[in-house]
Amino acid sequence: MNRSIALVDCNNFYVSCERVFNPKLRNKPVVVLSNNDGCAVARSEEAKALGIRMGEPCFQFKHLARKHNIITCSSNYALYADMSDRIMSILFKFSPSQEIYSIDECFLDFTGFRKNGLTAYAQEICRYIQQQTGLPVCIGIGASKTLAKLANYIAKKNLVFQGVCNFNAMSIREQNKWLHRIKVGKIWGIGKKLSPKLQQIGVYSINDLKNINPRRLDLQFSASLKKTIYELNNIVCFELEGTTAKKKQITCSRSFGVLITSFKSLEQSIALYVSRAAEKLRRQNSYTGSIHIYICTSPFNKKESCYENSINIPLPEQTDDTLTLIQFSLFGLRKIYQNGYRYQKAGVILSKIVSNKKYQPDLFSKKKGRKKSSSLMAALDQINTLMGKKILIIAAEGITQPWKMRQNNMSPRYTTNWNDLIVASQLI
DNA sequence: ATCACGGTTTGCA
DNA sequence: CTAACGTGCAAACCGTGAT
Repeated sequence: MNRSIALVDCNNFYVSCERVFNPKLRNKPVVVLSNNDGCAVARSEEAKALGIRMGEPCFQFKHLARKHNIITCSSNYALYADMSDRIMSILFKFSPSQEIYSIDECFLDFTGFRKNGLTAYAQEICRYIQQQTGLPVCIGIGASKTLAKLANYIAKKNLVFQGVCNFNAMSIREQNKWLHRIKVGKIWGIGKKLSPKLQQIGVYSINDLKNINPRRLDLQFSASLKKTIYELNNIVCFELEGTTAKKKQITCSRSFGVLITSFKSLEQSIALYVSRAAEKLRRQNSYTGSIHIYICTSPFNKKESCYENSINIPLPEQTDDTLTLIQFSLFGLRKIYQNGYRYQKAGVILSKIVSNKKYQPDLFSKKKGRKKSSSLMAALDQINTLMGKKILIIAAEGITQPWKMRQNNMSPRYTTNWNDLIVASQLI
């Protein structure tokens, strides 16, 4: 029997979140920008119609924005994350088998649910989410994650579906009609590099790919592409992941709000990013064995000389201690810093990550027994969780941070911050 | 000739 | 007025030294 896997995906998620709390944004072209107010990462239907492309740099469409009164918002991740939590916990009530795939998407396993009424059930879910959170969602259903993703795409693009496209309730003929009509690049996992390669071997539509024999596939194609082909043929290769796998690599990087020249500012930013990365590390109960830091000038600026450098610092002992990690990374920064450049971005990558339960101390380590995560870090994390993110910071991060990213038009954190809520009420 | 390993690049969301 | 273009992760790739 075919599985019934659903993908629930919010429409224009970030824009929709902004609209829930600011009705003035409704029925108008709205764009939400990436960090540092750099590129368009979410667009309302009106903004899409005006030709704003996904990922388009803000300065490139500013004339269009002025001409059509497009409203641009800085991204407000505190708000989006909270709205996401609400949606996900509601959806969990509809199926115990849930995989939260991204901030606005989740898979639900409906296998064995209401054989004939599943489409209506899904439509009910859409209405319920809309009513409970104010957010519009679409649902795609298919026999695999790949097909569910695709069905969701079809539901979004074709209003006749009223938010739900269910491949399992379609005739084979009708399903193939859709697969034939859609280009191969729209499939989950097939992007702008792989699709021209597939076209070279005569695969244009999704239907073309579905009918390839994966066993005869050229060596130049990866194993995961074969899985995708099976998935198009109703054979599950990507199961729902019950628990999120621990990260093998943890990154924190940001572009600066202004180009910076001082070593001090670079130090502060690196210290901040190490802090964030180490928080993520502790949250998944891991230690890191290696820390990589990098700094670079703008890759887009052709007028001035550019510089980028990075350094990998293997740690003598695996750790999750922010202070230790900052010490090592600032030592590394001194090695790669070059005076006289205007830096645009810095970042930190933790790798060689191990579970803190598998921690193996150095043979010659002075510390005795198994090293536990320090109580200092535990206190730091608890206080910041309980009382607000920036209650305790490491002094090396700096207090004023003149280099911090641009967020010139950010909405209040309506659902997660009392002070912002007061500000919001005064605006009305 | 083959393997394991690390560092780097590529690709995707 | 100016200048202004994201982030995170894993897979794939590739050179190296060891066997």
